Amino acid sequence: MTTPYQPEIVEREAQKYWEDTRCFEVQEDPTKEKFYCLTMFPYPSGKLHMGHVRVFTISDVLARYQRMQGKYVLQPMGWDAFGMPAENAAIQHGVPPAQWTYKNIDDMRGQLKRLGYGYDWTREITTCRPEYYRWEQWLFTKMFKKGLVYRKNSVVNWDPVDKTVLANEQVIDGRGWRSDALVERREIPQWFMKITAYADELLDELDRMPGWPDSVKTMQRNWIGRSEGVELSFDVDGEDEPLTVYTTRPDTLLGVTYMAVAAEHPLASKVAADNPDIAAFIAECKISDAAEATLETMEKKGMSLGISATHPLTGDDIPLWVANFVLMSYGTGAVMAVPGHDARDWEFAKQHGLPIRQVIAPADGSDIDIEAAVYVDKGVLVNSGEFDGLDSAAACDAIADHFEKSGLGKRKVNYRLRDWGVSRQRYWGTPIPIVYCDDCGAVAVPEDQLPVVLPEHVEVTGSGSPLKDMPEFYETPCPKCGKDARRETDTFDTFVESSWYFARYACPDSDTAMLDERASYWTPVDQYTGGVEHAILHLLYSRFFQRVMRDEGLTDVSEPFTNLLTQGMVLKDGAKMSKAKGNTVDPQELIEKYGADTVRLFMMFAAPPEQALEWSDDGVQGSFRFLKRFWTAVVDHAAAGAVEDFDADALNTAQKDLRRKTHQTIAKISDDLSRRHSFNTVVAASMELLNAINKFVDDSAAGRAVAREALQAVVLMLSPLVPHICHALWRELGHESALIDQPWPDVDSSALEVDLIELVVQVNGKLRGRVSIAVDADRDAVEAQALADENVQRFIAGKDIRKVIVVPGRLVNIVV
RNA sequence: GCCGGGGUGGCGGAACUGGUAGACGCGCCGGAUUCAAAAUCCGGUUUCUUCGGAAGUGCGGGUUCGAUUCCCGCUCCCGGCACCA
Repeated sequence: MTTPYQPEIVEREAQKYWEDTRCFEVQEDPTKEKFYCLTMFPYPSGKLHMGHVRVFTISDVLARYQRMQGKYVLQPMGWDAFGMPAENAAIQHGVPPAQWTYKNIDDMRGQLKRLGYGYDWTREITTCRPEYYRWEQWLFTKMFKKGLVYRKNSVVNWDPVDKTVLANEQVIDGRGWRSDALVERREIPQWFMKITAYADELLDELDRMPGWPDSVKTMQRNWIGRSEGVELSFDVDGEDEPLTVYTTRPDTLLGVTYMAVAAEHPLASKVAADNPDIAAFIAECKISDAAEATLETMEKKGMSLGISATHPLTGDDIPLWVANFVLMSYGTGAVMAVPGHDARDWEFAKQHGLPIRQVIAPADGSDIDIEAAVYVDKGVLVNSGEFDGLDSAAACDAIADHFEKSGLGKRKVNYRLRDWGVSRQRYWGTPIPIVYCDDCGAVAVPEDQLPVVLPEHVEVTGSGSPLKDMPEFYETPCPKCGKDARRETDTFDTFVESSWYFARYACPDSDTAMLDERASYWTPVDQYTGGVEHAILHLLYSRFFQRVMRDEGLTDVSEPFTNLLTQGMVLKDGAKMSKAKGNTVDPQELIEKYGADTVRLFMMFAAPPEQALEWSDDGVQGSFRFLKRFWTAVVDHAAAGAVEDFDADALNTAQKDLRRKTHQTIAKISDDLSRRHSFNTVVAASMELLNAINKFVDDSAAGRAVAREALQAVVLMLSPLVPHICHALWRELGHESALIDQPWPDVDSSALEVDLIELVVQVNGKLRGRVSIAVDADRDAVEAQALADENVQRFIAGKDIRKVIVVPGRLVNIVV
């Protein structure tokens, strides 16, 4: 009777070994090739959810695999500890956010340890600690001095009942989540970081990042949205200031039949002053949340302002409208409308009976009816006076030249990317290190007065930040003149903390600098893993911050993450698992029932890493069953005694077949882990090999030796996925040294050799037979044997053979 | 609305560079073991079929000797859209 698989014992022992030997703690060692393996650090919400287990397991598999490849692996862990849920919990349960957060961190750290991840815990980072955030306050003051941060007005969601700013998430169908009041857009002064100053670099470098998925690079390119166009001015009747618009299609300029400005535009306000209808419309436009998705899907509405602009080429009167789809925060807050050649303008024109003018004709000379359908493609200019007959590209140039000469317009490169608004009207975040003085204005807190510490003992009520009610926090002398002044009470967007933590892991204890020389050893991150939902914001902000740190002289590295793996989400009932939706599955119960290895194995087996994984409780059982079979196979084999070496040339066919399967599997799994990151097929291939071992019954000395080689390969190859059971089974196989220090197994290419291969024979692309043929047979021999096949004969009898296609090593297709 | 991704048996998925569709697992069915159950082990499992085959990878077209794979059009689902993290 062999020892049954008891995960709780096996896992406790393995984890104790790793902890006692401190085998995941690393220091800089220039003689070793480093590998920095990182996963997006979690928000300490209270409990791990399946999404965490998935991403941490993927990262741990990659880290352990690289270690077996001989790399010196750093895998750290920490906490993205500031954020809204802590404030919500405080409102609900009266617990201060700090207390709630620290408790959650302790709980989750315990859960992570129970899952057996190979972290260097000596480097743990907690972003809500002053030792951490003082350095982002420091960097902010450096950016302030360089002019990389500035203050301007921008739009927030205003809850008029709770008198507080709401996150987009807190707005449900246009209403405040607690008050149920209609949310308004309101402008307040906020701090911005000039990410647009790096727009070109952030864009261009994407072309030199082969380690990132194309989909993420494409999303970032589109997000940055570089466009080349022309900025032009239209004179407005009765106004001194002309109205400036930006267009990427100057070739359609002669097709402008109206213009539209945003509700917040000064021209609209001016008209509204003595036109109550317009005033009412503008007020109505403000009742909406600030999310772009809301604004873009809103019903397009507009009103004529009753004033006109003058077309800069024709001198025609162009009526001016105010419209809810024009955004003050984009470009100039005004657009020229070309209903003939822009879909949105076309619809708006139809709706309001505005004229539609065709100025572009298809290049192939075909006719179109501009009243029946919009034409957005490029083509040849018509109805455009002196520009008639030019193609779109030439016309864009000619019109741009015309305006640059006359001084009424100029070529301009525009970005969709906007500067990063970092101010939050919240308590639980990093204080923005600014003091407002009546005489000196906004003054950065000097370095020797950092950090500005966030008070942790507070009462959170839900209406406004408690900092605003704490004179002991905000009352402070001006750092410049010493006069009574007022500290900024807004805090940073929590994306600020996550934009540089990856570098800080290299030197988490440095209290004299944001980064020190240790960062030059460990950064950049070699392998970064995290959810696709971060494809744009977090990853773009981090790329930006890395460059700001570089330009501050803290590092030579420009790109923070060399290779990126974006894992799909774990969905439940077709929706993303999130604390906000409350549809989480608790991994804890599963670990208690089956052990960490079963949970890890199932997460890797259930779907390829990049795809969404719809959670299902079925199937975990199957992973547990496999581990039990695996355990029994190894333990039974070991119990039968030691084995001797085998002579590879003296093996019988069955023994050679098992060896071939073993080495084919090593080759496949090596490729799956290193190149393809295809963990589900790693598991499948391991299962296949174990099935083959179990079917192979051979008690001869050579047979047992071949079986042992196969079992040992499975133990080694599965160890990144299920490290605890493999740690125990490695000992079971009689090894003195620990599995964690073993190298990855090698493929013995001589074991892969075969004499005969099976070829598929098709007739007209349909499978009709199989032939077994010598591996080195020439084309004629292959063709002859394929044609001779009995079943193939039935399908080609009496027909002319038009063509025979031979794909070496794969198939023969006979076309009749 | 815009950007990115996805759709293959009852289910999760495999098929890597255009070449055997359904590996591996779950579930289900049958059998062994058991007083019985759990656990375990063995076999079967895309659909239809006149048992020769035929059809089949979201839908409609196209390219090719050959398409899950490439191209065009559509549809549904998921993610992101700048204050969830």
